[in-house]
Amino acid sequence: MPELPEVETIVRELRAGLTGDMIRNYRVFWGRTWVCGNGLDPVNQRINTLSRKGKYIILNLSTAVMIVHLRMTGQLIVHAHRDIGHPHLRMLFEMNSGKILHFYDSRKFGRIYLVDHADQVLERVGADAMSPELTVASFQALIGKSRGKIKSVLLDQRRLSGLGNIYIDESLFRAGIHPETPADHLTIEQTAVLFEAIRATLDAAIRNLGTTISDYKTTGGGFGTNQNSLLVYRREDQPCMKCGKALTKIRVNNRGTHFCRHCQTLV
DNA sequence: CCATGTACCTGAAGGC
DNA sequence: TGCCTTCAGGTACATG
Repeated sequence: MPELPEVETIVRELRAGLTGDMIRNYRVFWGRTWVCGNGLDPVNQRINTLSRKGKYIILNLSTAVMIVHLRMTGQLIVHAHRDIGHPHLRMLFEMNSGKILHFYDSRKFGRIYLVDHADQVLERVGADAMSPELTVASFQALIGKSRGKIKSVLLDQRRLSGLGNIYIDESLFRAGIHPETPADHLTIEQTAVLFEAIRATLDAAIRNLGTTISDYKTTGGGFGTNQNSLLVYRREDQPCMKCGKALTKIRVNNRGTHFCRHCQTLV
């Protein structure tokens, strides 16, 4: 479910609500969710800072790092009371302030790690797609030599992190690039256009607080509105916003892929 | 290096 | 209504 804009929205809310708070107690309702390093304990640890790399949420605690990945259906929601008994509740953290951070996850793919150092989880995660240090030149270096399809390359979180199925389809449409174009066939100009398209797509989605299609909610239980601005995602057979012809859906990397055969040409 | 298949899981939606 | 199949925004790993 959540990609960079959804995770960024959640981090901003958690940062505003939980920075400086201390974990008083926690409970695990589905064992595989909680991946805890040997001898580590979150209790009595303060949340010093919150940040994000790609789709990973990073909570710097007093003497450890807690990292959350929501995968497909994970939700982090703060309630004033325990929501014990909810069928999708996998973990909760009670804070000294009285706030209770709930982790819901119907499909159980999500993970919450507690480790000594963030690298233990993030070592193989590539540069964040919105990082100010990422430039057109470094983006070209990351994707330019690959012979794989551009969509597959953009899905690979070891190169560039944060993009998922929705925002890749949206970015490629904005850039006028066919998702099956081999990455090393793209011209320098096309790569620059793609970089700007990715930035514009993510930027707009962050401003809209993310895309809510089925599960994604903000930490207060609110919804994003970016689903109202999607240009191609899940719009197969509907008219292209640029040329008016029917959009197409194919499978790339076994993922549903939406694009316009007329506006996005294969190089 | 690249592509493909499978596993992890549940629930919603569509076909009949 | 109900049963069956397919699909879903993510990632890791195993195999050609």
